[in-house]
Amino acid sequence: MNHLKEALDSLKDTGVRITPQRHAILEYLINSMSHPTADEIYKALEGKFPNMSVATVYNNLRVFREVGLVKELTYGDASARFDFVTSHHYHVICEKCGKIVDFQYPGLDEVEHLASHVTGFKVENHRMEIYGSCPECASKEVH
Amino acid sequence: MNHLKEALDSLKDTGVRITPQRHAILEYLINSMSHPTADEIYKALEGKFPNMSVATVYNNLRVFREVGLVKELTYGDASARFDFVTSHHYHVICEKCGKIVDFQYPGLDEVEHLASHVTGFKVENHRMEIYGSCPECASKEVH
DNA sequence: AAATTAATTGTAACAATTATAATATAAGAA
DNA sequence: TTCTTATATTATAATTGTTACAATTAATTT
Repeated sequence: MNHLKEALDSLKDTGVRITPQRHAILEYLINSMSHPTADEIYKALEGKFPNMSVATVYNNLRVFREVGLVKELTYGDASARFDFVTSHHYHVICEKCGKIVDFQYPGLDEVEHLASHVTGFKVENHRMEIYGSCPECASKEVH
Repeated sequence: MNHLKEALDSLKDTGVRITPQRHAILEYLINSMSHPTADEIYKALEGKFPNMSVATVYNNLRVFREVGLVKELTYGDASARFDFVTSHHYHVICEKCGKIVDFQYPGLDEVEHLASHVTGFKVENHRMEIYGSCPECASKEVH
């Protein structure tokens, strides 16, 4: 239940120091229901940490990713977005306003097996995203 | 069979002018079995077009994408790669050396329907990629 | 508490991409 | 064909997200 505590324990186990900045970034990621960019996190925390560098945000997001706490979602030239890893899920993304909604879809493991079999790759993981218009933007389209 | 001719016709139909640069970029994309970056295309053609600007490559790749001839594959901070659209396929990507292999996997349409149903989005398309190590890199790993 | 190791900061650098303005050119009309 | 005009190309500057770096600060070990 307490994701933050588990995350901090997980950091401690892997020998990653727990600093106030890391604590705050993790907390923000967990509480944020959105999927913030590095800059959004930076701006959200500048009240609490006026001297924090944007490099610290990036550095720590990379650390969290390497430890497996956080997933980085990249979309071409736009900023990467960061998602605290809880359960396995996919994302449905609005191409108009950028809203991201989580979406459960179990059992895409077979695709990994098939790909491995056909290509000879040692498959590690996959990504899938679904694009369209969210209800709000879709209704605005029809004018 | 003749993808280039079809592509040029398709450009003509949509009122896009056919310039020598556009011709060459399309030709390169079709003949290249890889999935080149904008810069790779630029460098590959600088023999034939010593004065071509890198902006021209980007501009035209965007035009081709808008017309639907070309698909842009984006991976975070790395360069985008461009794929001439023939049949619907996915990509298996080597995380070590960057090699991209095409992979057929029909019938992921149901995921769009389900996503639409669950989230209320008007779903347009999806992307999926599979990550791992290609046979060459995988064999190097075990030393 | 002192020593050691790692993290943070501020800034500069980077790389991919796009904007801009001047020049050149494709394609249809005369 | 030549003329015309809208569009494309070029060269360069600007932008943006991200990372590298060196100096400083802070967390853990001794």
